[in-house]
Amino acid sequence: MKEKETTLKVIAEKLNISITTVSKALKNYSDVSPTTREKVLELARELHYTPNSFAVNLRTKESKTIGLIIPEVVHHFFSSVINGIIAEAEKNEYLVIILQSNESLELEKKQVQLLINKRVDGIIMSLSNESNDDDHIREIIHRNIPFVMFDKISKMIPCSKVIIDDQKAASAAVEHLIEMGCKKIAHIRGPVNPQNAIDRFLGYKKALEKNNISFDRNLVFTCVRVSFEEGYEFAKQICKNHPDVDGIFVITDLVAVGVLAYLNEKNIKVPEQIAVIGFSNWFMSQVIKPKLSTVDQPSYDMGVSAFNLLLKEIRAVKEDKPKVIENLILDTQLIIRESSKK
Amino acid sequence: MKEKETTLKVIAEKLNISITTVSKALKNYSDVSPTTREKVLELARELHYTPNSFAVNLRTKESKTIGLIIPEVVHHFFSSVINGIIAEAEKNEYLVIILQSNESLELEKKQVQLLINKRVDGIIMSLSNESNDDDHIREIIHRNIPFVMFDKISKMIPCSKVIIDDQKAASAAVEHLIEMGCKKIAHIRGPVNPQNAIDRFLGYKKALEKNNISFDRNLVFTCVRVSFEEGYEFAKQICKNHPDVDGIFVITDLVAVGVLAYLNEKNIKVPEQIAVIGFSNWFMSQVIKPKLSTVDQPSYDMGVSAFNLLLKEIRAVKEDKPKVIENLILDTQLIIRESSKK
DNA sequence: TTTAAAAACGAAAACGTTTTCGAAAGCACC
DNA sequence: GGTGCTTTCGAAAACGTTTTCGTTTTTAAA
Repeated sequence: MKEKETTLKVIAEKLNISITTVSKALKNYSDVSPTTREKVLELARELHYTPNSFAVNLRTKESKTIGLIIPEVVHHFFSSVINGIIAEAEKNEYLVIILQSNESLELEKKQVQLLINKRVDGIIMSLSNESNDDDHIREIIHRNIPFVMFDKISKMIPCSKVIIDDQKAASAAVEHLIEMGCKKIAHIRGPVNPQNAIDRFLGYKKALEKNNISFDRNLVFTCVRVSFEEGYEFAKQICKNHPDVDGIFVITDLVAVGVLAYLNEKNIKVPEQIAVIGFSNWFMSQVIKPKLSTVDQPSYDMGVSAFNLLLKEIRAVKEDKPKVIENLILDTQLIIRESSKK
Repeated sequence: MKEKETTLKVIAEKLNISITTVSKALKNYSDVSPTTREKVLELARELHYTPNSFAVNLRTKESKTIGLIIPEVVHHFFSSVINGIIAEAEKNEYLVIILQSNESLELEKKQVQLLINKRVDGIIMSLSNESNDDDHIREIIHRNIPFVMFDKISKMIPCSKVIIDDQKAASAAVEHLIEMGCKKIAHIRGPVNPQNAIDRFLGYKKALEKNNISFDRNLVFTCVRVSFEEGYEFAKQICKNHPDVDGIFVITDLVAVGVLAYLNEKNIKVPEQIAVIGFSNWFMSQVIKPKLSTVDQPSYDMGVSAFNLLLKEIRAVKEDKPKVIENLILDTQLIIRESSKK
């Protein structure tokens, strides 16, 4: 014995008016008299009418839903971005479907396809580390689906982007180490493909050059999984093979914490013997010993900005206007804590 | 000059057959000949046909989408659960819309309404700390929407749930402290409403009773925001007002890390002078000094289980079967690290 | 060749909404 | 009572799919 769903039709029948009029009354059209409007509104309230979103979607060809693809959810930076996106989306009456690529290109392609099939109104995305092939992204563009990338982007794709100036931020971090007196600085970098790993590496290199420190490719270590364990391992290698290294710039805090773990274990004084600086300002950076210097990325704001760019595009597409490509570069902030303050 | 969307109709017209046949061919109905089926499939591939999900939703009355409401995304435990839910959902061809209540009852109500209006196929939820009023939840049940709660549940609501045995786990944690020789154990508990804060408190009390340690309500401190800062602050109070406390059981690792921060600052030896144990096994617990003992919650598995319970219900509702309420209690694991090992 | 059964196809309704466009009704004005 | 407006209403098409059920065509059996 299930009760009947309230639709425009049942309201219309109960009031002996047409579906059209009911619809118009609910949407405040001007061509319905105040009295009938009132009657409709009242009955709708009484019967707990809520428009069937499936039908609305079909009719209006939009779902007020966007898709978000990120490498992983369990990650301080990304979950903060999610936070920003969800909050801003909700303000604008959009909902967010989240998918993870788990840093796998194959999965990423599948997720894109899922979202396209779902006909979301737009897609926000941060590339996986494996991504070097663009076909799936190009399909998004080709289908004219509003699309914004953030953080891990591809420069090849013509779309709006929200990023930080990784190169500049990395330079600043390394220059800070130099100012603190470091003469031989190692770099634990991210994987080969991601643009921001490349940029941070370039920033590192540039800072060295600017300060007349010769670049030594043996002092660059490349993460694959970007993990705590890799940090620990590379720290060990650095200490063994390059005992005169006195500073390390690390791709991200998680890895830097691994570095600190090894150094602590071996009773190597940080920052006195080796100064360390990370990237991203994970929460844990301020609670470990020594407190980790890092670069703060405005993750929440990145989410907010990404959504707003997307919204702009959604509106442009709807009105058949040419889409405007915008590149937003948000400011970072050097956060100096114990691990680098000599 | 926009190209026309590929629909069943355009395929039908190009092949001079009916829409019906095209639809059937694509869905492997038996009453379409192999030759026409082949022709349809080929053309569909060629034109990149993807069914219009809006229309499918409307027709089938389901969206293959579920909603998830949690207190916050930027949280190790919850993001792990999200991870499990998304992964399991995807395996079963469901997508997940995520909303945050930000620990606000008012927002939580709004989110529930959003999901109901969106007509998601089911809802998974963990209550906010403010939640003590059930009307919005009851509406979900009343509308017969498949619904599963996890972690922060309400015992009053008749629905499937995935939880851990908080009381037992808390007892085990406190008994561990007692075994390590603690005689006077404080408890920093969670907010008043959440069932699991209550249960952990009861577990604490029970462990004391069992070991003939008298319960002292002055040794119980109640978090409001469940933050690092509160941990720091309560640790200070404990040291000032109860210098003979030699063990602290803390509602969750984040707060415990705050406790450790204060103790470290004051050079109070952990675990020698005060042993500390947290709850939830956040990642940071294993990287701070001293490494924090804690209780591991199977967060990913909770997500997986929650989704599977929901799926069961979705299927039951679809087949008009009576829904079965299932309570899943997952195992926890005491993880003993430096902060409690005397 | 007829007949019955099986295979292949299609018309049409339905899902619930939005929106266009025309019609009806009410009104004022001469 | 005719004319022209304004206000109010509703028929109907459209969005694209799924599915029921009836019709046609083919095949096999008699």
